[in-house]
Amino acid sequence: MNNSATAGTDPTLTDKFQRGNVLANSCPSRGILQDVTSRWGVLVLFALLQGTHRFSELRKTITGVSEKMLSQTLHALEADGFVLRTAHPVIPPHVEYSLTSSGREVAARVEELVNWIEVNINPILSARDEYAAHKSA
Amino acid sequence: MNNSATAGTDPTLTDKFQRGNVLANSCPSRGILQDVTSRWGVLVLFALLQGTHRFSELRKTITGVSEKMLSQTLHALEADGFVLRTAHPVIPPHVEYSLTSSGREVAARVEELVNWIEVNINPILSARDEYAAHKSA
DNA sequence: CAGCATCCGGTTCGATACTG
DNA sequence: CAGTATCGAACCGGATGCTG
Repeated sequence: MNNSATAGTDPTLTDKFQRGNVLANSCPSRGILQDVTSRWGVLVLFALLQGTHRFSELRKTITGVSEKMLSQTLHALEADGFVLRTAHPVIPPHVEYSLTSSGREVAARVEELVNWIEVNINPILSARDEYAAHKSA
Repeated sequence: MNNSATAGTDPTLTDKFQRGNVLANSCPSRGILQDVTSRWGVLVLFALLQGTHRFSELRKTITGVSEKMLSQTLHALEADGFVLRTAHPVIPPHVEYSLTSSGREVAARVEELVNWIEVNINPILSARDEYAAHKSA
């Protein structure tokens, strides 16, 4: 699962060291991870994987997200270089959000995770119920 | 929990229906997703992928996590059936945490995501700096 | 060692109101 | 349409003290 796209990494800093790295709270990866795995970040990446969307479209698509949170989430992902914001200078305003190339890479991995959970949701919920029953018994 | 490795399991439950599902806030997948992608959930799954660990080991391994949060996270993941808690009835207490089979499946996908971010952390941070510079300019 | 109960500060979040 | 500003409410998360 190595990628050649943007990996300009130092060879001395690979694999074993890198793997243990997120576990150190000083690691900057944690911040990025936060943005990506944040409550709405995951869903925004997932939604944008299906194509370009306008702000209001995203609001409708991602049920339950507030204006403020969507805006905030989009800003974070844009700053991390995962989301591209394109504003068309017309009235009324028309702004489109899409994934950058690195955005598509993370989003693809997020999608794998989300898909797995959705496909296996029933067994998971069953296990949870069983667990709850077992606890109370 | 017998599913094959990848997400494309049951054809009747895949793709269009499943994909749009998390985006609805009524979808139970969101709850599971929260647990898995929570601040410490990600790191716990990642850490346990390397083998069984005791509570105190996890605390040392995952820098910055508090006792309370680790406990809380482990409970959530245990309830979802991703983590197995094994208490040895000795004094002093000896408790071990490991991944269940479904836990290994989610964790594998989490690992993919984490690894990608770590490998690409430098370009990402550069993009972020550039973005910040561009904003202030 | 493992972990729960309690308290409490800080951040997050949502609803509302307002701007270009 | 696409946001920002502001303000309480809710929740998160850390520190402490205590139990088996």
